[in-house]
Amino acid sequence: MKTIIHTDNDFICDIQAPCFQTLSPEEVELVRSSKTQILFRKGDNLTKQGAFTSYTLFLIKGLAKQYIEGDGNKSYNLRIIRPGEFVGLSAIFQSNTFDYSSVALTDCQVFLIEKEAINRVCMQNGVFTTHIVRRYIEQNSNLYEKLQTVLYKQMNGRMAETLLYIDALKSENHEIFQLLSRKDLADFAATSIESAVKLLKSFEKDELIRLNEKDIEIVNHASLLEIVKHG
Amino acid sequence: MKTIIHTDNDFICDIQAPCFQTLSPEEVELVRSSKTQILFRKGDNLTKQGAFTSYTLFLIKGLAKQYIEGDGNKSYNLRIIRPGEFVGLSAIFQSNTFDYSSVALTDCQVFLIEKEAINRVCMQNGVFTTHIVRRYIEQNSNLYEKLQTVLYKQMNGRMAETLLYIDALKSENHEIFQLLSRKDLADFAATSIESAVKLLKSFEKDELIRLNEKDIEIVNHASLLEIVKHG
DNA sequence: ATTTAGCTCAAGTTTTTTGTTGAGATAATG
DNA sequence: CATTATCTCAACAAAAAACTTGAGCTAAAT
Repeated sequence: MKTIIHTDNDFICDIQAPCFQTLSPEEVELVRSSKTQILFRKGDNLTKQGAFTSYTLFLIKGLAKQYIEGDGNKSYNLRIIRPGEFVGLSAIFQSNTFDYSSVALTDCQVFLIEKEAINRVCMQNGVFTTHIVRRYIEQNSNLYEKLQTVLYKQMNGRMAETLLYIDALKSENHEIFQLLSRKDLADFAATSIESAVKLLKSFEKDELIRLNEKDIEIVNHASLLEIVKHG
Repeated sequence: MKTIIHTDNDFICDIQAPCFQTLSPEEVELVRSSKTQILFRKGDNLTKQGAFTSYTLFLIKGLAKQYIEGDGNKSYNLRIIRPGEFVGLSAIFQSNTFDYSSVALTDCQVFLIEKEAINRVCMQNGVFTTHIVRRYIEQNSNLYEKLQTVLYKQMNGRMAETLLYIDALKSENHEIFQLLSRKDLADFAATSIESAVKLLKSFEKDELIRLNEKDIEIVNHASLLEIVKHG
């Protein structure tokens, strides 16, 4: 059984995410009536760090990147957001501002769901809430990992980790590396652009990866994992 | 007397806009406590057409452009947003979605003020509300004008109008034309990029304007006005 | 005090985006 | 039906952005 949610403009949207499958018809209706669907064009911000929010976003189609902004033009990339994932979940229960920014890497079809609706569904539907909690836990765990990485690993390890992370998305998104600039990779690895370039070249020379235009192929998965572990 | 609003991070922000001068100390405090200040980087969206909103934006510093999105990659530029102007005012009283998108043309310092705060101040302070109403009226009038232009004027007239509009901002913002691409001008004039380019060249040939790199100088103001009126 | 990790700066190259032009195609107008 | 307005397409030029490399600097770690 699939949850089918019709949008106002009669575009039928088939929500694939497991968590929506647990909603009762009334709950589906509640969500339906307090949501809107938007096309974010490539380059548009889905969320802006620090801005007020009264809703959460659910990505239907496309890819986005989540990052935190620092002073100057500094950014640190946290993750690639894929279809079926929420953005700005934190706003639902507590915060009323976004903790991070995110930007569309491709055109993105997105649901915005007002937080009262999600909140109410959560109160009624424990199974749904459990799904939501699971996502929090996952993000939490990722954040600890990121912190660990940034605090204790050096450049090589951080870049190797970045490459393996992006590579893991390649099965679903063949073109993922083409969407990312050297600056993006640098911001994932928390390093300067120049260092990122040099690292990639050195990985290539050591036959760990292959650089074809913008695409990156992992050649020696095991060694990269070693670098992630030991630095 | 100037209204001084301290932000959380002790950055002192001096709100110049006339409308804020009418607030009582308590009202200032109300606004102060339900606002946040954000730096939008060049290219960031201040608002996204159709997205839910629970706040209004007030531009302190920088320039942004307001536009409405159509199908495909079509956009129509409505105005340049300058310091002292509100963005997303409509959200305050009625709509809970943004009617239009806007994007930072330069880095922008922006206040976000939660709508309840503004709303409450409006209920208490008639003078302030009058200022707000005045802005609505102005925008309304501009929208009628735009509609008129789009419906009944042809390319030449629309481009002439665009150039005069942008030129009028030049005294305050010398670099304004440098911030706009041919696509931006085309989107202001509601025409294709190629037509926009050809129009500019033909205006230049007729000695109505001068094109220096990206800057545009109005040479014959009167004739452009004629074109706006008749053709 | 020496080494290492990694940054910034500068210069140069490549790629991408933006701008320009001419040649049809199309659709509304008189 | 002819004319005018304007769009789209394709090819190219110019400008801007992204990438690359080497050198030198700095701060932490040995």
